[in-house]
Amino acid sequence: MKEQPRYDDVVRIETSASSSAPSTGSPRIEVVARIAGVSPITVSRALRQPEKLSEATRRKVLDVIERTGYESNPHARALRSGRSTLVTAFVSNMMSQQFVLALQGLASELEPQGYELMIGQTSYSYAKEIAMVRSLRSLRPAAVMFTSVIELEENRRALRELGIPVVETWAFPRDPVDMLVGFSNVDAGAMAARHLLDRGYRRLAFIGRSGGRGALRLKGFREEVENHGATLAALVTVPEVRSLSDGRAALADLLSDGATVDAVFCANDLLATGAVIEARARGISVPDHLAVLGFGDNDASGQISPGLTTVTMDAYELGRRAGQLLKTRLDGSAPSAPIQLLPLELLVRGST
Amino acid sequence: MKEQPRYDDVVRIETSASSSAPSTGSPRIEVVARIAGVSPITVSRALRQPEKLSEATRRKVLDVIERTGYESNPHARALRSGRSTLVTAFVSNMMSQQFVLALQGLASELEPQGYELMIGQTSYSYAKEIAMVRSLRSLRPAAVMFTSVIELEENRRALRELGIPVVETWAFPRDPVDMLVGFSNVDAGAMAARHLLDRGYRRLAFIGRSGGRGALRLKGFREEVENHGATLAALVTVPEVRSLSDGRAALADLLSDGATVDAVFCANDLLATGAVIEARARGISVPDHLAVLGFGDNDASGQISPGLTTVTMDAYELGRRAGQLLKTRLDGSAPSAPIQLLPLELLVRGST
DNA sequence: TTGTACGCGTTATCAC
DNA sequence: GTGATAACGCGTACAA
Repeated sequence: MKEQPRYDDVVRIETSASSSAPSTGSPRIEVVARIAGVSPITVSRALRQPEKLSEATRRKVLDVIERTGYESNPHARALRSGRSTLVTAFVSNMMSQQFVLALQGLASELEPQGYELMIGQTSYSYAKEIAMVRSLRSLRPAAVMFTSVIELEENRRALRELGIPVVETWAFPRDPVDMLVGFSNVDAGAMAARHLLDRGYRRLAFIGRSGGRGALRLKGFREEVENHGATLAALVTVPEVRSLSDGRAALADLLSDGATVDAVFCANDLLATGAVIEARARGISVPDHLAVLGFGDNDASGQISPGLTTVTMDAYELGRRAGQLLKTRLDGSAPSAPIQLLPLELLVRGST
Repeated sequence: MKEQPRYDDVVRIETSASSSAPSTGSPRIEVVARIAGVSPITVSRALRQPEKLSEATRRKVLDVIERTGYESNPHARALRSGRSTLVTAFVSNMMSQQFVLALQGLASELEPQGYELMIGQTSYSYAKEIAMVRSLRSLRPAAVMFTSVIELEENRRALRELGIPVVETWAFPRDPVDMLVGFSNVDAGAMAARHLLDRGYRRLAFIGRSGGRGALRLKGFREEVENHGATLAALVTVPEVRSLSDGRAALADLLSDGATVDAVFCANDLLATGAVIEARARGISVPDHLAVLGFGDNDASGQISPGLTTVTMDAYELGRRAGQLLKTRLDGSAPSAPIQLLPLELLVRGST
């Protein structure tokens, strides 16, 4: 390369000059009030409760607001009213497409309503979860969403004490903290087992994390396998799933055990995709010599060959519904269905 | 499936009961002050400027803060002091691993300092960017980070007027709004061309977005190709890149043009990975009949076969440095290097 | 080193 | 339908 980097001569785009550019920040409510010839509280009402003003006053005030570019100070508003427009979402892992899709669904509901979305990553760590839940006490968001179910009693208590709407997701526990948009991980495991058994596979294995949702999917899988008189031929647990190579390593583990296996259910698609790649690298034909089944469809799953068969749900829809629940509660209403179950779906592709 | 979903019987984890659980929210500063036998301002100083208190007073006050679980109200604090602890980051696309890595680097610097990270997605849309920059005026964050360079003059002006630290990234323009952790996209394109030419490929093609960084990478690529007496044999522009299938479609386009091409540079790894998959699906051997080169290493790039050769940089490090710059400025200092250039790297794998 | 007085910008409350 | 007053909880400025 050159000694000197070449500049990126970015195209600057000039848009229509804003008419009377309010050069320095937003004016205060008092200034707007003076210009409009009303009191500050009337300006406030023009924004918060327009129906309480006469048509004429409202028009006049909104006009001045528009011209001056007034925006109310969120800190003052939150301090006085006790409500902020910040919604926090905690994601187990931002690298996962499914979680990101859920966030986008959530945002699609909340952003048009003027809520700001704050995102945190728990990294499947209890310690981090405790720290983040604690930080909520001082952050005082309007509502909270999790791409998980809270397992720590300490955190469940703390969340209840916040007195704000909370949505948990991604599992179907009996007693959510507040609201829930979930699906049954046990059923997902069972669904996986049934599909493999239907296809005629008999020596079934499982790869997944040993705790949390991995354990739930394993439970359903194992029960269904045993109900059909088959047995779980092998089990590989992984500590953490960060990339495809974890799936490759897990399959390598499985094979080195020497167990005879004709199908493996991986608790997520990252593991499953890695497993398909590893199998192919070893010259093991998928699905002829080894069938692979995943969970939680992701972009690469449908593109590798053979395509990955997977049990999945609509993550964007999950996020959207979570957003709707929060919205309803933030509007002061009680949602008609605060606990929702999302259907699971089996996408059959080439790997089984 | 069953009619009734099976519940996920999540394990509830009971941690050591917190000693004297402060059941209802955080107390106010005044309460803490009374208990400690000091004035409210002394409590404030114990947290903000501990060095101004005597050892004894500080210990006494901090002890009460600890026991009562006091946390100061961020809205009141922000309102009075004019500074908040909210840092906003705008990402072009949350589905991209590289951007997420950068966010994690950013968070690694800012979160330990007590800053909250708010994430927004611009989706490469000018309209969205305008709306988000506008929302900053009312949100009043402490600082802002972008995984892009701001092209709209309107937004550049608006950001300057906020008077807060701003870091742009992911390109190397001559005149950043404020601070920059960038790399040269033009150089990246040139680096790609040089590698392909060195390898002996002569009929080179480009696939990428027509604007923004895609255009910059194309510029460097094309210049270098022409400098070596070769020509750009084909060019496919794509409107938006959302998934691997966009890369597959783009390569299909390229091939249907009938141009004879022996190597293609894709402006990002998602496109490149899709191109490799499409080539393989068509029985085109990579790299023998077609070499593929990407930009911005991602998880799948190293795992497909052949592995994808790619020009890349350290996205986590980019985020980390952006965080350091913001931190320095938020501490009131002037960073010694407010404009930083990140080195590019060529990862040679099997696809070239 | 500690405290007093006041104000940050908005909205709840109640009066008109 | 509109306004006066006070208060949200904290930190700045200045005094002691």
